[in-house]
Amino acid sequence: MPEVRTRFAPSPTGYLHIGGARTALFNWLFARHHRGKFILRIEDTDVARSSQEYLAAILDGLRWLGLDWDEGPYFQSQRMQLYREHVERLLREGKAYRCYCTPEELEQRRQQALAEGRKPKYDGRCRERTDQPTGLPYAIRFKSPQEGVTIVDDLIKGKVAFDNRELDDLIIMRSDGAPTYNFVVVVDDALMGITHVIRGDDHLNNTPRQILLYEALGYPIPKFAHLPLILGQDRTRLSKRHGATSVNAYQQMGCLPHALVNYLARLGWSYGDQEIFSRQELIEKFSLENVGKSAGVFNPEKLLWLNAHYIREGDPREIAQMLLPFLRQRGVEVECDEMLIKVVRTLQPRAKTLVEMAEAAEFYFKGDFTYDEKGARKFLLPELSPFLISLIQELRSGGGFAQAELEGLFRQLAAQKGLKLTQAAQGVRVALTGKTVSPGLFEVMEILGKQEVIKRLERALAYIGSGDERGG
RNA sequence: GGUCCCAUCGUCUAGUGGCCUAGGACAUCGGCCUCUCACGCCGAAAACACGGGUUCGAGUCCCGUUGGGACCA
Repeated sequence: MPEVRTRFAPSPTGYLHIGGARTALFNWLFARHHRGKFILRIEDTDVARSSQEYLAAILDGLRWLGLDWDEGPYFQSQRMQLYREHVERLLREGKAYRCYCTPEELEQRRQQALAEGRKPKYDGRCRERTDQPTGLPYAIRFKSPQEGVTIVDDLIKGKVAFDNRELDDLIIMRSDGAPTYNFVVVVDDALMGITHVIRGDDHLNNTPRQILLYEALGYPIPKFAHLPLILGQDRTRLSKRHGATSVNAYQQMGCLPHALVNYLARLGWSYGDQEIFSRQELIEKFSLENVGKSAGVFNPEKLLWLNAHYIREGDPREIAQMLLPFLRQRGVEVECDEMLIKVVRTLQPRAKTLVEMAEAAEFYFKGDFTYDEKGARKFLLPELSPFLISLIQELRSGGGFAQAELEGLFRQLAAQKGLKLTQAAQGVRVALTGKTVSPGLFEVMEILGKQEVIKRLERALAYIGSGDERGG
């Protein structure tokens, strides 16, 4: 069996979006599964809408997701000579012809056909034309067969038949010399030796035309696999108005790359009841046979669940490393040291995104927070003061600072001062973290260290005292 | 409008004629655990679009209807 070669061919006219990322992923998985090659090609012929910024974003997105390519990126804008040669070859072989109809004429005839209830396809007027007017602009059309059927034997959709009469003579080169999409794709895929064209099913209708072009050019026809589209919540094609749809946006929201990969893999593909897949498992288990036929709705909540899963189960050191930029964004400049790793451990089961984790981690590093208003009102009460005073005393006198010891101390002191453990714990929680919600109190204390804990307890004590004065 | 694709819980899906009293997951709701919040565990509600066939038997095969989507304009 010849080597499998797949490709991803984005246009740099926008960021890498979810749908594109999944197409790239499936191509990548298929290539890796078959130990073949994954090729990147940039379809940048639309110069007006293409930009370097988008190109960089797409490459970054692919790298972030870990979808490495074996060849490329190739740029269509640098391959114009190739396309021209192929056009000329078809012309020479009588498989294409010059069409002198102007866009205005074409539009007029189209309207007329519509008005008369006929199909608005090209009428083949220049098809058999023998004269070659000089000085007139012309487009080049492919001489498409006018009868018969073209069958697309799709790996996902099965055999799909198209009546050749529905296909009119496709323009392969515009009058300004620009080759058109369907033609360029065929030339590139053929020349790059692509064996499996895996793309969105919005291209299924283009496929018969492309097959005809492969045949005319004498190139082998690749296998096709048309993936069902990804839809937004309203079941229309996923687009910007559905909110965050770029890979980049999910990165900024604190998504882990593998969470997105896992989610995207399961959107349209399945392997029994399994939901969680490592990268290696994905490569081993992926096959086009298990790709479904129907479009799927993008569900950010399930992605979030997977993200939480991978945050929870991930190696704390790696999570800490990934967390750094998010902390920095909040003005927390720290190293990926042992303390940060401990901090991460306490937050792993509590954060769905790295953004959330950074937010929740802030109190560890900044002791000058303002207390949560409701929390302070409810828990930083005068009744707590005796408990805090005793606690500080005990800590100063050099008692153990291990979690189990701290818990014992809390229970003992709370009972002594007539407080419920919950009241004492919540009060200290607000004192230490500023909030009513946090990781386990004793692990927080252990990480902060005795000095810092005492400092924050004294601050809370002062706060309660000042409240007393204010209160009269 | 023409062509093409698609159709199982709200969502992602398992299901390839009898294993289906339709399974799993997210989300939702209830309970347990508990220093708070999570995590975890247990449980509940929730689907084969409709109508005809084929067959001893259909979620599964065929046809139609309806609905959704894509492409071409």
